Amino acid sequence: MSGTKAPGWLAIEAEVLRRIHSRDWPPGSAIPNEADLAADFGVARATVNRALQSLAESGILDRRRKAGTRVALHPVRKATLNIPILRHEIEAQGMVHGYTLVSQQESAAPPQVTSALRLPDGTSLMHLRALHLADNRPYAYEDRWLNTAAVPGIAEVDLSLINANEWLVANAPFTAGDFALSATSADATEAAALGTPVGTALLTLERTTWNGGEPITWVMLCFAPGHRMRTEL
Amino acid sequence: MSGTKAPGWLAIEAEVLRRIHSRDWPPGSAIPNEADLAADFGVARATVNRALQSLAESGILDRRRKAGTRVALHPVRKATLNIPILRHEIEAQGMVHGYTLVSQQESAAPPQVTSALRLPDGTSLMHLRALHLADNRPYAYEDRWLNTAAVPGIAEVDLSLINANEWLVANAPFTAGDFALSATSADATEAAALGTPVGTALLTLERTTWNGGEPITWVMLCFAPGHRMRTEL
DNA sequence: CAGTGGTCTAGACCACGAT
DNA sequence: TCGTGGTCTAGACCACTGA
Repeated sequence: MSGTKAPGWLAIEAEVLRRIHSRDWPPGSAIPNEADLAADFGVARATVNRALQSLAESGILDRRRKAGTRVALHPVRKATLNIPILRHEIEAQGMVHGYTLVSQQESAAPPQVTSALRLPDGTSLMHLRALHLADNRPYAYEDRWLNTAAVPGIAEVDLSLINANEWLVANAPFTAGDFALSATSADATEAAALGTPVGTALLTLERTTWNGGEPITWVMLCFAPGHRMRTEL
Repeated sequence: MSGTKAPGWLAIEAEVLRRIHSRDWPPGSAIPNEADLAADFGVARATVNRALQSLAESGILDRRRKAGTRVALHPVRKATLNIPILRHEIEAQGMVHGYTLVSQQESAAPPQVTSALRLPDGTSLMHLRALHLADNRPYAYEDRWLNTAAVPGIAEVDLSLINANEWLVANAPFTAGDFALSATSADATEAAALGTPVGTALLTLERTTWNGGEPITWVMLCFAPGHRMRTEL
């Protein structure tokens, strides 16, 4: 009963996908277990396992011990966005990256930040504001609160020369993080930094990171108008 | 020289991560080959392979035949956004989903749409506009162009009763797609549909899908003000 | 050419969880 | 309880690619 004869677990994956799309295995239905499929395809069970695990990771299949493998009723599409270092993102477009530290001072973080970092209200953190430029034009405005106590070595770094994020990814790994995208209207500060009218729609990225329960940083990035984050599905 | 004794490829992954974070294996450096690591850890090579493949998928490691495995210089963070069916997203928040088809008509698609779908300029497509409601309040405005010729069966569907996307995911699988997020200012139509002032910042999602080279649909979703797309890292 | 990761096999044991 | 997927093993061959 084998379908394709091509080698490789990718062929198995493709054949399973074909049977799903062709309605041999409609959404919600159970498919044969790994051992049976391995016999059908004439391969080892481990090979089938790899194919099915890949499809499960994509959300196409639901797998549970004892219950078996089923075609997902509502395949939840997953879009994987690459979040590169801004300098690389800009240079990849053939532009020159520029970086300007607008302000740096220790002060009490606002409730929005402390709650995101799960720190007590009023905790004092290092507040950084910076502007990223692409070919000398504003690219993104960065508002960051940094828990210097949790990042040894950051105190000696001149953050007007190196972008905080770039230093952090190279020197302070994180183990967990939150990430959110939204659209916001430019306030006076952001508008001035990005050279746009107040109220312009800005794509805004917020990220909070921890290292083993220790809060590292909260950062908000407002991209210049028209910015798009793309990916393939 | 084994580090941890805990079983499982996850333990291997954790130990490798530990060595990277602890600077035993600094960014850019090569790490031992799979066979050596397997001997060090006292496991089979396949187990090491699984751990290293997982880290490579995360962007932590760069692997190439013959060249070996290296710690990535610039770990590109990947944020995986779940793009569920809107009805599920709304119901998951304990709200009631509503759906209203605003308009449906066949007409020539604008250049923006035809070029995204890689169709000839002026191709006639089915144009759908709809509104998604959560507890009777506007949740997202949908503007869709549908290539009915590529989706057999869609002609008989009453799209005022079932959301086009929901029908498509269940009946018309796609093999490739483009996906983009941006921030836009609400135009008159969007503002009226969402009940917000013109110019409000809206998080906007665009998606184009194909099935084996055959264009299926182009859709733009404008979420109500304040909408956030979140994920963990 | 030769070293490395990519994959496959046949078999085994185990953990989970539906019944 | 016991079927199912999850994982591991020891060994093997192959594909790619740096030297």
